[in-house]
Amino acid sequence: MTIIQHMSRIPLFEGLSADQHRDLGSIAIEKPYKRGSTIFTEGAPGTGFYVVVSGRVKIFKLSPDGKEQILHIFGPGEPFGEVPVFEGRNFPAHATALEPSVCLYFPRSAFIELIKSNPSLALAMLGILSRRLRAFTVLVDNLSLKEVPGRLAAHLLYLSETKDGTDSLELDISKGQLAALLGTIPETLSRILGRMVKQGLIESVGPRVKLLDRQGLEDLAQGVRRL
Amino acid sequence: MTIIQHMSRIPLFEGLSADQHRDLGSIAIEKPYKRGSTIFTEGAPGTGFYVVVSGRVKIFKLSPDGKEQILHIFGPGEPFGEVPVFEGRNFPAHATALEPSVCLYFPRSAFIELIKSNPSLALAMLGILSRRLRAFTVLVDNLSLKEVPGRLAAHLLYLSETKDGTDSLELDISKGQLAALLGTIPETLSRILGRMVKQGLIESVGPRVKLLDRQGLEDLAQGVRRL
DNA sequence: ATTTGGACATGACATAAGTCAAGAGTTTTC
DNA sequence: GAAAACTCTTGACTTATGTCATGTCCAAAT
Repeated sequence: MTIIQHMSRIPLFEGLSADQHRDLGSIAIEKPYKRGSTIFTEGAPGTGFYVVVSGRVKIFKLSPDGKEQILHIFGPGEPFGEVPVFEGRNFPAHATALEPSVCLYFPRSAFIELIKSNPSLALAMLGILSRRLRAFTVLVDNLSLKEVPGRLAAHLLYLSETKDGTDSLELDISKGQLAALLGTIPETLSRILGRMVKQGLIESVGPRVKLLDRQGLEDLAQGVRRL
Repeated sequence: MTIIQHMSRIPLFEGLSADQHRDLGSIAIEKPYKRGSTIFTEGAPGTGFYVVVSGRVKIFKLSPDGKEQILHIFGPGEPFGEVPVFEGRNFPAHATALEPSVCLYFPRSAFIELIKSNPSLALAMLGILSRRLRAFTVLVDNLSLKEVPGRLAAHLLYLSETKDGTDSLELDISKGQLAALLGTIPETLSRILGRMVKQGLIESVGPRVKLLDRQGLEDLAQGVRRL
């Protein structure tokens, strides 16, 4: 696929004309990443932003002793690393590829120009940042006001939703990474999965999970019930 | 002060002309709030956003059993409640006045129109949302990767920065609210303040705090040291 | 085929921080 | 000015979750 063909598949650019897609394509730079390779590092100056073309990318914070908190996982079509574009500072977190991935890189200045002459692009970007702010409120709520079983239950229900409501789902990241996403460590996640199984809330075989008691999971997610 | 005079004091509207300030002033609605009164509630449909004129406003999440996590505290000139404006859904959190406050309310549609014809306004808003995203990455980092003493140390150092580096500072919110901001409870905050005093890191009398060992506090904030 | 390494699970243990309860000190209210 | 209502502090106790160590299973590498 050519770079220009990618453009039309990026929701952020939906409101733009074919000409503008061409313009964007001409400023975009295609970058491949191996699994686990660094895309950018917290604190590095951000001179542009990225869009995932294929693969998946995680955005995360790191503690001095190496514990990781994943903030987002982005897939095809999703932009990331925009904060410094509009704020003119450094990246607030790290980004690495979860799988072999390809991204498009858009340098800051050309993109800002395009926004100035395209209200719909500006509004689309405002929509994206707003959705991301909402996602953060959920993350903070989970970390601060829920215990790990509640976070896990909420995540499982969320996964089920994205697969329009099936009870059989597959964890799409390793359990270690899931722990980092939920703000805990693999040992704790493992134990809690075990307890959920013992209580008949789920079945769990490797990465496959089957939801057996939706109501129970919802009660957990809302903090009404405890494991 | 007239509403139009307020406009020129709002950083978000800096790039606009006097005419545009007048236009904005004509769509803005002035709303007074008593201390502790609700401005909006999580889940309520958002049909516009607010700007603080005077006083202070907290944005927070609530757990089922009433524990509170403060996400932001906003003062004069700062906008809040914009997420639903650009995303078209409900407020993702609660907002109440920390003190007697006055806010301006801007209905969604008129504001969107203004953005469409004003790239500088769009960019200013993108800058604000980006800064807020950065603030959230810090909050998540604190909640997930730091212990309470580290969060408190970081907050004290931050307060000192905003008062350009003095060692003598005054907590500008009640200790109960500070606990909610740091993601803990008043009892824990109280104990940790006590330990910091005993270790000679700070002096603490009522709401007055004096930083005695900046390096020690920084080490705590970075997780290098423990209390 | 053997080895190496990673992912995951599980047990024993440590600890940060929450819960519950009581009391001191302030501020508000009538 | 007494009473009521808060706010904050402190102590005793509980608990969720992190730490450390060990073992298994499976996949990749040699």
